[in-house]
This record gives sequence, structure tokens and C-alpha cells, in this order.
Amino acid sequence: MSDTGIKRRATVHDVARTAGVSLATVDRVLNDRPGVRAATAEKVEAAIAEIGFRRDISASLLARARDLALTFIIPDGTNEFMASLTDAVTRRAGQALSDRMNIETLRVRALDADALAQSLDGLDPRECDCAIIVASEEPSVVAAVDNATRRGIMVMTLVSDLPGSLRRRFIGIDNVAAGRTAASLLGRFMPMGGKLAVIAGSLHLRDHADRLKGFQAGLTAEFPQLELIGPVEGHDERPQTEAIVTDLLRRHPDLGGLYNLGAGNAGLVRALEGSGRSGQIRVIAHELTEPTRKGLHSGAIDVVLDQNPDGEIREAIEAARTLALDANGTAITDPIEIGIFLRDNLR
Amino acid sequence: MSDTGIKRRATVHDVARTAGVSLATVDRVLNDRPGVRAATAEKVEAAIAEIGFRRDISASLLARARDLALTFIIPDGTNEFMASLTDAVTRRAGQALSDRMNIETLRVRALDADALAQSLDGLDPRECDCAIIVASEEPSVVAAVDNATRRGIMVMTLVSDLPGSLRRRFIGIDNVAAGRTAASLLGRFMPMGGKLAVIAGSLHLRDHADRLKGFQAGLTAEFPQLELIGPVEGHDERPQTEAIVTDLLRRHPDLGGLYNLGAGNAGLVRALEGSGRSGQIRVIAHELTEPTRKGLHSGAIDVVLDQNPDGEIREAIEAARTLALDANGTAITDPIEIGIFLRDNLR
DNA sequence: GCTGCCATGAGGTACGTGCCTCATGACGTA
DNA sequence: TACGTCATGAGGCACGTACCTCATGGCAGC
Repeated sequence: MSDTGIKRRATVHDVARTAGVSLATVDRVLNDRPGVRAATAEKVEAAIAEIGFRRDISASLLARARDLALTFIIPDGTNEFMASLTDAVTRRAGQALSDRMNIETLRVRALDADALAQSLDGLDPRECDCAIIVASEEPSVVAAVDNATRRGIMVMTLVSDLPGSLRRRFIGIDNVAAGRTAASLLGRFMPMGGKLAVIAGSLHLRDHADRLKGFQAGLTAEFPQLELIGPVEGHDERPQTEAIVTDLLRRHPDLGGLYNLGAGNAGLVRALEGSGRSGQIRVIAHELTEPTRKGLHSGAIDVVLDQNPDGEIREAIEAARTLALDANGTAITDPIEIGIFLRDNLR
Repeated sequence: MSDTGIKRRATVHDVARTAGVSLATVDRVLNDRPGVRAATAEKVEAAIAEIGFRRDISASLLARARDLALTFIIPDGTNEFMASLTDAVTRRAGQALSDRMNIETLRVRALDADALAQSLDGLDPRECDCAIIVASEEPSVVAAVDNATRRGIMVMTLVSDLPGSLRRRFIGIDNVAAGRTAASLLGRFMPMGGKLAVIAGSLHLRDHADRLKGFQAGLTAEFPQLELIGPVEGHDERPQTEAIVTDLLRRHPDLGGLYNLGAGNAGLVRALEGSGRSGQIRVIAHELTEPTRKGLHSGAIDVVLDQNPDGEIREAIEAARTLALDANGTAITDPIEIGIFLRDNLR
């Protein structure tokens, strides 16, 4: 087979010729501008489908003569996971620049719905094409998301979703599945049965509640021989979690497993190592951060379930880029996987 | 703070002005064209660093007036993992098109080094900017890679690396770590000790050998109470693997664990289910494919270690795109993580 | 002072799309 | 008939980079 012809991608000119309309009309259809009869628009759509035209993102961004502006709004505070999310954004921002994307990060007070809503309301559609937020489930946030959407700012949710709002996409893991996974591992780690304690941050947090739900369901279905203690709430704080774990260890000398589905892992590790029983109890925690890494290395923690902040940021950026130019876009984005880390496959 | 000015990215014009040279000279430096004194080039580089200029990929690709051409060369045959790699390429090819990338897939006979070398030799630099190959470690392949590189075709390796060649990047997992991870999980699954069998495809394959190395090291270091049987070679084929597992089960009624670090998993599952002992033995296999998914669901397999073909393809494409425009590029690409899948976190 | 080579400048066109203005023709209504 | 509205066409400039041609000035060797 001799391939003589040089392959050329279809352009707007080809669409115009095929549809038998002018370039201006094609442009109006492509960019949802008014002044096109429905029948004409259909002709154009048909031509697009026929010749397989795909808008050239490079040229499109170039012609817009400005960058795609993304704004990440991330909870502030001492939460290490949020810090690593922010780090990931910063890291990506650099290389995103040469892809005509300008990324800004805003941090708002954690768990302060009104602060989040205000930040959203304060975004200028001329300076922000897409906002990516770690949502908390409050009416004021839903209203702010919907309002932003109406002003022309696309909103996506990260880590924690906001169903019922006009958010365009959710990027995060399935927390029920994460809880089930923890149950499945701990069950296999304790084939002889025994006692198993659960610690949560706060059951008012949607992701924590989901994890607990999955965990309990998994245990009941697969490992009924295990005796469940808790959940106890540690409010995601180091000292409180440390106290709780210390107390659990004291009261249950035969404790075989521990699942911390919230944060406060520095306290968890301290309590375990302080007890002298580190390594004898199978422990699962969440999020690959400094304390959990240390725990994995020392053997205090067996497994860490992780939602891969870097991957989430990558997906968010990619989704925003695609959606921004193709409103009814069918962007292929990878589902965020639940990462499972042992000491042996630490990245 | 009133932010009056509109942020504008630095362009080649800015570089020219800052360096005190003409646009043409900047262009020569940027694109490695001759006709620039070393001293002048340095001035330009300095200006680039000073104003933080980053070449605009969009405009660059546009101006080149042709797509980036990538060619994936993937082993042919019945190997399901290679099939899913190919699927991933096909899926990405579509959306890559609107990013000015034209992706082709070539399939060559598996384990046939000369066929791979010939394919590489046959690539035309005008029609292929970058080849991504699943390398086998043979001198003829190394020669072909180096030759392609000299002709101006960038080569990257996928899944299996080719150290000592001029390949620009390797994209794949750390197989030693994968083996260690398997040992770590199986060890925790069998706290009372017991017998543990290992099946490989062929120890002449580098990745298999690496996995075995990691597995043995992990067991020795952490779980010396486990008795290791094997490795037995199943040559990655279904019937052979089935026979081996059936035989192992028959000869070791007290077998507690099984690690298949190669392919042939359909045979593994059949043998387990045929024996009636499925679910009583802790089993770890590799690659999330149809047979291993079935095994996870039925409970025949406990854990699947996966190298995430889709992610690998994504990284390959991204790396190619970045490297193609920035030869000494410092592309941030994500390391390929070892995915750990249980029934409960199947994607 | 001539020739020839080299480094550099000046300026253009092109890539595919976005977005603007202006013209034109069709149609409906007062 | 006159006017307004609307769909559409025609054409052009802009975005930032690639790549081309041609001109110019310097410098070495003769």
C-alpha cells in the first residue's frame, strides 16, 4: 500500500464547504452564537459528523488570545491532605502554563460553607473559566455553584461531591468502596477472627460516613467472625486521636485490627508506638501523608488507602480543558482509583 | 490590592527585546538552527530565564502545520494485557486528535526481536516523531532504537525497559517492588504460616524475573515462617498454567497461598474452581484482565496487582508531547503506580 | 579593495480558530 | 411602500510560533 496523500485534518473551512454555508455560520454554530436557524445549524452539525471534524484545541486557545483560567478553591488549615492537594496544584500550574492555562489557588477556611460560597460569588467570569472546589454539602454552597454556573463559570467538585447542584463533574473516589476495601483487607489479615476497632473523624462528614457504611457492610457480609468496636470519633485531630487509640489499646489487650477512616494519623502512630504493640496489630489508615508514610515504614501501619491527590488534580485540569472548549464534551477522563499502599509499593 | 494590568505571558518578542537581538535569532536558538554565535545564544538563554519565557505549545504545534505523529509498537498475539494496552491507545487516539497528535498502532509478533527491530527501522522520520515500544532485551532492538534516534525519531519504552539504549524514557512499573508487595500481602494473609507456591511465565522475561526477586526477598525478610514452593514456569499459557495449578493443589492439600507472577490466569482460575478449594487459598495474580476480574468476583483470586495500561498510555502520550517540543525537557510525568485491586475496589 | 563566509536583522506568510464589521437579501408588519 | 428584524455571507485582523527569503554589516585572506 503506497500512502501518497498527506493526511490533513478537517478544518472549519471543510465543514463550511460540506454544509454549503459560510465560515461565519459554522463559527456561529460552533460557538453557540445566535443568528442561525435550527435547520441550518442541523446542516452544519451533519457536516461536522460526516467529515469527522474536531475543533483544534491549540488553534482555539490561541485565537482566544488568553489563557484558560482555572481557580482551585481548597480548604485551609492544618489538614495534611489538603496541603498535598495544594502542592499538586502548584506543581501542575507550571507546566500547564505552556498549555495556555493559568491556574490560581484560593484557600478558604475549612468547613466554613459561607466562606466557600463567598469565594465562588467573588469570581469574575472574565478572569475565571472554571472553578474547582472541595465542596461541603450546604445549601449556600449549592446556591453559589449554581449562581457561578449561570454567570458562565464552570464548576467542578473535587474529593467531596455536591449532588443536586449544577456542577459539571465530580472528581474523587468512591468512599463506600474504600470502606469495603478496608474491610476486605482486614478480614483477610485476621483469619482467626478477633476484635477490630474503627475510628472516624466526624460522621457528619459525608466521605467518612460513606467509608464507615462500606466498611460495616463488607465486614457483615464477608467476615462475621470479627467483633467490631466503635466507631469512635477523633475529629481528625492528632492529640484526640492519640488519646482514643491509647485508650482502645489499654482496654482491649487482645485487639487485632484498627481502621482509622479519618485523619489525625500522627496521633495514631504515636499511640501505637508508645504502646509497644506496634506491628502486632493490623492497621489501615487513609491518605498517603507524612505521618502515614512514617507509619508504613515503621510497621505501625500496614496499609494506607489513598485518593491520589496528584491524579485528581491532573484529571481536574484535563477535564476543565476539554469541557471549556466542548461544552457538551465527552471527555474521556480516568476514574480516580483508590490507591492501596504498603511499605513495599510506596511511591 | 488592585490588579489593574492584564497578565500576559512572555512571548518570543519579549525574549528578543530583552536579549537585544532580533526575532530571527531567538527563533534560531529556540529551534537549534545554525548561525548563532555561542555568546549570542547565551544572551538569549539568559533572557529566556530572566523573563520566564515558556514556548507556547499550542502556537508551536499550529505553526508547524502538522500533527505530532506517535507510533506505538505493541506485541501481537493472545496476551490479554497487550490487548488492553492496544485498546487504551485506540481510546486515547481520538481525543489526542484535537490536540494535534496523530497516533498509530503497529503490532508485531510477540517475543520476536527482529520483527520489532525491522518495524523500528521502517519508520520514516517525516511520518513519525516518536515511537513507543514494548521492548525485549536484545542487541538487535538496542541497535534499532539507537538508529531510530539518530534518524530523529524519539523512542520511549513501555512496560519493559531497554537500558543501555538511547531511549528517551521508560514508562512502566517497578517490578521488584511489585514482587515485594505480593510477598507483603500474602505474608499478612497467612499469619499462621504455611505453604506458598509461586508460578512464573518464564524467568527469561525480565519483568518476571524481577517480580520473583522482589517476592523472594520480601518473604525472606519479613515472613520466614512461610514455606516456598516453586517457582514453576507456566509460559503464560492457559492450559499449561491450569495443569500446573491442578498438580500443585493435588500434591499439597495444605497449600495456603499462591502467587502467579505471569499470565495464563484463565487456567489458574479454572484449576482453583475445579478443585473445590477456591476461596480457601489466598491467591495473588497480575494484570486486571477478563480472567482476573472473574477470579476476583468469584473469590478465586484475592488480589490483583496491575500496571494500569491506560495510565501508562496517558503518560506516554503526555511525555511524547512535552519532549517533542522541548528536547531537554523536564516533563513532570507521574510515576506509574502498582495498582492493587480487590473485589471491592475494582474499577 | 576584493571576495567569500558568517552572524544577524527585517519582514513576510502560514497554521486553524475566534471574533469583529459590514453588506445583502428575505420576510413580516405598519 | 417603507421600515425593522433576522439569517447569512464576505472579508479581515489577531493570537504566538515556525520557517522562509533577502539584506546588511563584519571580518579574514589575498
